Amino acid sequence: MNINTATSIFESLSSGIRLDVFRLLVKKGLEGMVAGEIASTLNIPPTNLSFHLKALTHSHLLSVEQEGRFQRYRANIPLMQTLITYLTEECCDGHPEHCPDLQMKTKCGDMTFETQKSL
Amino acid sequence: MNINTATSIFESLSSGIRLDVFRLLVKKGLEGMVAGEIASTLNIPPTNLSFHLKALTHSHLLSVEQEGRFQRYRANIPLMQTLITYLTEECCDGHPEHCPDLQMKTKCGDMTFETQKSL
DNA sequence: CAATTATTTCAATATATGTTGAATAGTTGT
DNA sequence: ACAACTATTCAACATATATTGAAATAATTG
Repeated sequence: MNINTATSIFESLSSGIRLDVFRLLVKKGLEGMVAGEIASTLNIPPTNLSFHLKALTHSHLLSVEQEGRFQRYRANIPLMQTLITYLTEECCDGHPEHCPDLQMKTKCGDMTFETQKSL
Repeated sequence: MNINTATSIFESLSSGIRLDVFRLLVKKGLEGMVAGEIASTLNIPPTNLSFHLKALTHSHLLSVEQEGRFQRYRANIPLMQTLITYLTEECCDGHPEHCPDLQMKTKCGDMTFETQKSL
């Protein structure tokens, strides 16, 4: 993942509406949802939703597939995993002492959640 | 972590300049950097950098401490960890089959991670 | 093939964000 | 107090994003 991809994804998730849409579609998994269904679930005018779906699709956080006269959207979970990996590396590579999850991964059983107290 | 905090962080990281600043400060760890040092390192006019530092500080991704006539900025790594946890849960709660990391975690000493659900 | 349905595009408008140089405020050393 | 230094705020301008209803596009139905 390069920095342009990352900023593009962050930009996509920086709107409340888009984050709502993405989280909704994550819950739906492979089933996904068609545009109108998303619009009625989240109470967003179709025109506006279309604007946000376009942004999410352009950053590849959503995939879209035509299904008759419907457009079915699905969350791109592998891309989100790539983003999580990128963030984990960015934050912990230089300073693994701050990253209990990574420590846990390598040691498997020596867990201290001290750094999370401030969360 | 609630959705407003998340969107605020995403908004902060949606600018190339701000992501560069954050990544730079992550590398510096506890040492951090003063504003002028960041500006010269990344070749950003001080006025513009100040604008972005303010955004990053406001979303709590950076902390700032006065040091004589300098302002020393540091990355808030615990907050980034919280974000990573949030994203992981958002993406994997419903579909653990897509999340090898979480599967691995559950195999490591039977940790249920209840403490993280509330983040 | 006209009517219906689903969604997007377009045009207009409103709001928000990004960038810059000049002015400002706080800090240090003389 | 003063001059030099660091960083921010301000004002102006430029650019980008968000929202809406009407019109257009595309697929389906009768």
